[in-house]
Amino acid sequence: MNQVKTENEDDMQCNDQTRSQLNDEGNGGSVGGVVVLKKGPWTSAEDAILVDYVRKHGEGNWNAVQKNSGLSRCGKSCRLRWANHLRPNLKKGSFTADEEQLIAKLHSKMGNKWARMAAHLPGRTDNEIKNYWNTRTKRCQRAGLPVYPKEVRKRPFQEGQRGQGTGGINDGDRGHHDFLPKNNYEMHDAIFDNLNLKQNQGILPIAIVPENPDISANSILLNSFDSPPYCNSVPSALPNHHHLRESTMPFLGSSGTNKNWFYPYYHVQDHTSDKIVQSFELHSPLDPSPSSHYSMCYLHSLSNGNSSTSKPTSKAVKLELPSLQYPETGFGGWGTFPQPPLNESVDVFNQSPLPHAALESGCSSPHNSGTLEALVYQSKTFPNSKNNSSDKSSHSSTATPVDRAESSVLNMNETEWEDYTDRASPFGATSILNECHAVNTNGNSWDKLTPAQNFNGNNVKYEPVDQVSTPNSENQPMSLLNITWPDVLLASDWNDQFMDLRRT
DNA sequence: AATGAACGCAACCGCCGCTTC
DNA sequence: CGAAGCGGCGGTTGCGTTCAT
Repeated sequence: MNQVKTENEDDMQCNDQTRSQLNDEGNGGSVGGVVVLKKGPWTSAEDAILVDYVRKHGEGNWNAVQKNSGLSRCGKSCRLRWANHLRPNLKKGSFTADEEQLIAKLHSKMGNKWARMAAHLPGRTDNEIKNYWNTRTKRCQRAGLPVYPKEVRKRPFQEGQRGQGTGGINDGDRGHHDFLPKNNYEMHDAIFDNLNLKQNQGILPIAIVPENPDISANSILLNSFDSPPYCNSVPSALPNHHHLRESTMPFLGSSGTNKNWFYPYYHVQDHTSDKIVQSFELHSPLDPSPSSHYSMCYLHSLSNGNSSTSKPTSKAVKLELPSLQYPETGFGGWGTFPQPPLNESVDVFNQSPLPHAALESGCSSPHNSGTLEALVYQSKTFPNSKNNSSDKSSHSSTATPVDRAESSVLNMNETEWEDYTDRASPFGATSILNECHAVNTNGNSWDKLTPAQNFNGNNVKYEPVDQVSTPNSENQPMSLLNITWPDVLLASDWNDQFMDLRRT
């Protein structure tokens, strides 16, 4: 209903051009006194206006931007621009090996839930992750490499064999199963590279670790999950969805003053990891001189001379002008985290809880998710895939408070996966999650990971190999694997292959 | 050097859910 | 309670750049 209307409005708003002052590109202006909203790449001037506006009024109320700032962009466009390019502390540049690992792992559990995944990758946007994954998927597909590392790929199968249906918090609801839109070939896509792991071994220590031991893992998870992608782990009591929105602009609410400039995320980081804080040079909203930061960002964008879109640098680290980010300096900190041994990194995937129940139970077909589960499902070509419809709907995007628990932990080792599993997940990930949970209970590798473990020491904790890897994971019968995961055959030397692929 | 394919990325589109009136 | 508005999310598209032939 209004949806249509709204959309129409959006369409109208997003149509065309703008107002005068933006005419520097020749596409701004008004027609018949009606402001025509501009579309297409943003110019530095527009970025500056938007940044200035947000600095003054805070985030949110995006539709007001056009009204109050003279920026002829629809609210959505402004929000997107801000979120993806202009907001402070965006991490630009190529994904690190750790991030790639994390993404793969997250994807194996979440499917194409980019925003959620972004919540685990501070400084990264859902769009960025989405693009990355799609690109990798395509690349791997072309190269005939598995999308997921074998450890991850194995998981579902093994677990599926043992215990599906177990924990069934939502057995019937399992499935977020957003399938990759393609065929099982996609199963082979993967994004990992253990070689890189060797180098970077780290697991992205993005986890939000509460200093306060009293905080339960669940609460932590919940809180962090509520956080928007770039506001991870914002401690908040806000419930659910509301919380989400609030968290995005925690400081804004009060007034839209300059204080709002910085994201809570940083604060969180602050108590999460000193390193992180330092590396980011987080500015608190109370920063007496927020302007300094702002200036930096602003200049950065302007320095571009052009909108971000105009300038791909194509190097390892890309400094997107519009982004206002300083990847090298600001985020070098990521690399500073303690790096787990290679094995650890690898094993992390062993832990990854993969959706197996769905496979076994066939309760739903992971049609749209793209998750490993879905892929497996697809590859197996379940005859009863029709069951999905119902399941599918159930998973749809309704995020429950519970599922919010998903986000939060950024470190790879985490139990976080466990949490994913045992909590209702919006996309029916529950299935996956549940499965995993079940696995844990079964005494598999993961169960060893307890929230306490993760959060102990208030910092990212890397799981020792023994904790991480499940006995089964390594010992899995290959025959089964071969059957279930044909790509395994392809990926025996997946790492090497993928590395080559990356390098090419 | 020219050309086409692949890549990478930004932006748009449409739908959905939540909030407000 | 329903309509309208708003913001968020995931999918898709368009385009500039890079790479291979």
